[in-house]
Amino acid sequence: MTLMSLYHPDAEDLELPTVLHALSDPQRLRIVRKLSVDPDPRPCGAFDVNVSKSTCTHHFRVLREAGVIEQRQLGTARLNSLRRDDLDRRFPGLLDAVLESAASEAVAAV
Amino acid sequence: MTLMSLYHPDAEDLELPTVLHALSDPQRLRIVRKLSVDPDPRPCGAFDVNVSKSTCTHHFRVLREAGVIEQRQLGTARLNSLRRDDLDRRFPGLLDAVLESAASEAVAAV
DNA sequence: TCGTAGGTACGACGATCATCGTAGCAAGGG
DNA sequence: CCCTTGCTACGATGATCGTCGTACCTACGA
Repeated sequence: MTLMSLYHPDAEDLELPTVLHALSDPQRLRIVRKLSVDPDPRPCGAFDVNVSKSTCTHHFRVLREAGVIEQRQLGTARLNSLRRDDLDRRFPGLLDAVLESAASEAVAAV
Repeated sequence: MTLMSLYHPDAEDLELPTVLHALSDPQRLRIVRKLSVDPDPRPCGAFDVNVSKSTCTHHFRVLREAGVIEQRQLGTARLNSLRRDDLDRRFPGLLDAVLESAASEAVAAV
């Protein structure tokens, strides 16, 4: 069915180990990084992850259930956006530090 | 044998997903937090983790191989210390953000 | 009406993980 | 010399993870 209840944890219920685990996968880290560079809500097809479609769905679910992203249903698509405000309020500075570290790592990798 | 080569990644080789994964376990997060509160190098017996001794050894190895801690052999004991400088240089602000988040979470949990 | 495109659900697979018990080692005290 | 203490190594086990293929659904265009 189209209307499926997408679980999103409340801002105050975000758990640090869960968030860190969600961010500890290279694919998901890249997704979050792209979302931070271009914060426009967009479907997962707009991210060029080099994995199968079902794997992609899996990664976005992990991010959503950890509270890192929000998924809003719009027709057949699910628009993904960063929960930056919630993350910043709960874990101040964490997301920025991770993103900056990921950016410097990406530079080092090239 | 007592003299076993303990693998430690070089400071410039630390990988963000590996570090995040090492920090994404509640037990290990507590270990790191205690090490940051009291930075004195001390054996793993000095941390009251509520897991078996072999599990404890495992967690310290994960932290060491990720580059989060340093283990220095001293007789039969392995003295553990935070690699704060290396972490700060490679991932500026990350450790502090994680530790602060962990601290606020611990308060919320009580 | 019939494809087609974009996306999810489900089931499966090998790999890794967190945990433990047991066995063993080294150092120090009786 | 023996025993205890502190810790690691090894092997095992159940759970979780990342990945995929297949089946299916919904919206939209010809």
